[in-house]
Amino acid sequence: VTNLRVVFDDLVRFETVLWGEIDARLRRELDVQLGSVNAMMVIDSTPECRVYDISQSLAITVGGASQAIDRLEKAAWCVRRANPADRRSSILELTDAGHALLKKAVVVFDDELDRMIRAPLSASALTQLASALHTVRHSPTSHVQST
Amino acid sequence: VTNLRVVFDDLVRFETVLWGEIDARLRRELDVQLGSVNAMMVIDSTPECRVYDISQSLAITVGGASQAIDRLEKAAWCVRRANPADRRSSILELTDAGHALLKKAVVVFDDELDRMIRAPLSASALTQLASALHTVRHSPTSHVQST
DNA sequence: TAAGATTGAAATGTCAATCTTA
DNA sequence: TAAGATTGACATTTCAATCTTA
Repeated sequence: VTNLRVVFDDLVRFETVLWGEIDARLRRELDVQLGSVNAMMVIDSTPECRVYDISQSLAITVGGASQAIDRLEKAAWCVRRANPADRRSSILELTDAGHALLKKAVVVFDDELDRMIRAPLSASALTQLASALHTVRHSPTSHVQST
Repeated sequence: VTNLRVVFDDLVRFETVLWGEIDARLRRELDVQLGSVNAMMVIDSTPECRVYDISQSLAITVGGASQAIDRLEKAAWCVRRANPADRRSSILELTDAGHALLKKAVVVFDDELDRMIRAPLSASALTQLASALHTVRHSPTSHVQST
């Protein structure tokens, strides 16, 4: 019988270590943090990306997402452009410097994922891990909305 | 071929949601946060538990662990006792109130794990998830010590 | 010298209140 | 009224400096 407390422990601690190692290498080599890279990846892959979209993709609050975008703008990696379709929000766009940084960052990111996730697992174990994580993440029990 | 970025995303976001839901229920029903419960579980299951042991088990820094224990002591759920074997450190012990709270908290904790992890998965998928998480967490690549 | 621990400053997230526009 | 976003106050963590004891 599977001990769920052990699963929780391995899940949380591995996430902490994984995040920490990728973050440390990004800071050391490119002077950028993983949170910023994550946000830039969302902006880069989301058409007409708003602050709200960042918060949903990263599972953080809208307030936290707004502050994260503040940091990106201060570093000149992204800009808020007026949204012609809805004047309450802005459309987020990466600057040239942001695109250039992201291009280098994803190389480090992918390399670390390969080292920390792919390398230790067999091909089938990786497939099963991916499948199970996708299932629990998108399970209805994870999406209870409080109106 | 498995997309590691999707695996990373599902891993990190599910961990965030899972932590958030358990934490919210613990605060609502027992007025305690998940970080405190986690620390108390370590104290309860570690003989002669020191602050250093907390930091290792929870994958946080020693400074962070020290402050977490400060909060437990302030709430009167744990005490630092003199360590006869080494006067640099203390031995952490749960108080009666701490034991009583922990007993209630693990019921909520286990119930949430069942709902969020066990319920959405088949028995074999859960076994495979547990196995893969254990492998990546204890892989040598996750344990590179910087001297 | 090194190990265990503590402390204060800085970073990052949540929460609640508020503002603007739909 | 509700939705998108911003802001300030607060909480928790990391990092570095420091203290005490091995």
